[in-house]
Amino acid sequence: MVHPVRIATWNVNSIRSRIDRVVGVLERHDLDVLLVQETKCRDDQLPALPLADAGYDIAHYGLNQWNGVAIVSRVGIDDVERGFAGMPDWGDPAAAEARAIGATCGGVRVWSLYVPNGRELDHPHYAYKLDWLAHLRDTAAGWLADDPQAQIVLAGDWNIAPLDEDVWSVAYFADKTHTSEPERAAFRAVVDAGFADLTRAYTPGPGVYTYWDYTQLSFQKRRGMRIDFALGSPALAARVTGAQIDREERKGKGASDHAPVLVDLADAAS
DNA sequence: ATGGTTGAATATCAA
Repeated sequence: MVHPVRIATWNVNSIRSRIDRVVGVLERHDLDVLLVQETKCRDDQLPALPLADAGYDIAHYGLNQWNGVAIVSRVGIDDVERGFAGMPDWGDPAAAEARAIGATCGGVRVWSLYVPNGRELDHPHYAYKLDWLAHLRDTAAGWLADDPQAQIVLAGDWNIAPLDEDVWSVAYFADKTHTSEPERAAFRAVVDAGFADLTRAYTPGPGVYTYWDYTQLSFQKRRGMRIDFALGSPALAARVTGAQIDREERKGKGASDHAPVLVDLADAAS
């Protein structure tokens, strides 16, 4: 079996408008697996051919122009799951959103996650966000209880800045989502369930971000947020040898507002 | 200036 040794997560903000940059990131970083968020399209709209030409398969979950998650892999994509057990619905009428897709790639169970934004602290979307995270924690804890040796990656756009140093201004976010204590507690609960942050130790802050708003020259002014993370089960975390944030990818015309986050793994014992 | 940018059902919503 070919094991992945380099996995990345990236909110691409439309895979159709950014497919050339997606292929560029796959090739530039020699990625084995790319976990994608915000594809913003249905399955039938997916630009799969450029990925196939580059040597990658894709599993996608997209229902409409919002959300959309995918797993791009050159080490196999098996046992694809769309949504996780207990994942809450949203909207009127309430329906599942395309915010989670899981698959086994080269012996690693990977999940591409797009956590609900929350919008405003008093918005129903904020309660939905906390509920979504609580159910993710419960379900993921169950996976680990079933198999403590499982190699699992939970990666994506968490829409949470876990520490004060993860935002460019604590004061600016004081009355906004992404830094509130309930959101941070929800993130910590996933960590406490056994899924360690694989990236921070190799990309120490302050001033290290993965997202910069398109408006107000945020990137140029270094006004960003660290909200994209890869978490891993104990057996997976033991394989990590490094991590990096591809800040260069945020530059230039046609960039996503998020940067790719990469994790390097030691080759697995076979 | 209650603004600024981007992308998607091109008309507004979402981020």
